[in-house]
Amino acid sequence: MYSAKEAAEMTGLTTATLRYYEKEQLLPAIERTEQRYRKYSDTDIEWIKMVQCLRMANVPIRSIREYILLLTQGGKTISQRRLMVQKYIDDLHSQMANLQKALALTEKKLEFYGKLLQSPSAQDLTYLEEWNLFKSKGDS
Amino acid sequence: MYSAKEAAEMTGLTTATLRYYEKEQLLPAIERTEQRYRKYSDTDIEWIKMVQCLRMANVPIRSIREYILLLTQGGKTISQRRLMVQKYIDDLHSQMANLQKALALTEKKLEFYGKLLQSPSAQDLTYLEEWNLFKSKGDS
DNA sequence: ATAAACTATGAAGCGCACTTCAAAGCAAGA
DNA sequence: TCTTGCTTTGAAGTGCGCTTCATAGTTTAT
Repeated sequence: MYSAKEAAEMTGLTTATLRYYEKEQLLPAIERTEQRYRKYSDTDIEWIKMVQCLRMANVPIRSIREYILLLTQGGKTISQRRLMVQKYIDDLHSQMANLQKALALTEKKLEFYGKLLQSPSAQDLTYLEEWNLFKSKGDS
Repeated sequence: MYSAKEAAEMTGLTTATLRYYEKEQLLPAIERTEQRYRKYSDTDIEWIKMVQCLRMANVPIRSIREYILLLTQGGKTISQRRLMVQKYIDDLHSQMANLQKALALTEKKLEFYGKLLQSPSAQDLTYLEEWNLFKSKGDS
């Protein structure tokens, strides 16, 4: 069993965030001491890490809550949850596609600057001239 | 030359967002008619799409502005910009890693539900039992 | 015993990225 | 001409995800 501070250290979140997540029902009810101090179990810590993983992938807090709500309602919601997870996988793939696109754009830019640096004459372009030059090199 | 509404339709943004982006200096100054109505050129539209692409990859508005500011300051800022772009590419890779991780987690969950659906007896697990069962199948 | 550190709570605050509103002017069709 | 719709502006509002604050109680070390 860990104190609030320990749990925070173990997960890299702050105690405030942990309290916030609990209030938002992203965590199961955390055990308390006689004096109402929170006691986080190893299972709690793992659960927190899962939530953290979802948050890092931009899953909204509301969605996480919904999912967990279904989870607490037992086996009858399995197919519903399965659907949610599938939907989310689709979303992740589309997010990845966005990143890929931006990555392609920025990498092209980077390469473009590399070339530009090698031709000192090109360094006095206005930003619109540069933009046009950039556009003319291979389209996205 | 396109009206505000046309530009909005072409980019999938709202006119309000276009005005907001302009105010935030993400767009070059948009031409105006005699009556101060905006006139978007094809180049403007493409520029907007680039901004949109960066936003879809979660590049903060402040960063886009900074980048564009450097852009307007000409060739002397090229190496600085090159650095920014490189830094951003790194960030994109790390975002992708986060998504991959969440994807792995959710896909594992999905597979798990697939199996669960085939054993009706397992459908009355409490959420903690399910969680423990899930954890015990291959670690992440 | 007392100070320093930790914890609790509810409420308020904050930064971001928009969105909506109010009041006004312009434009185009019936 | 009148009405409907588009555009303008600044300002205020919204939703999200925390973070900070004020106040108060608890634990620990000296």
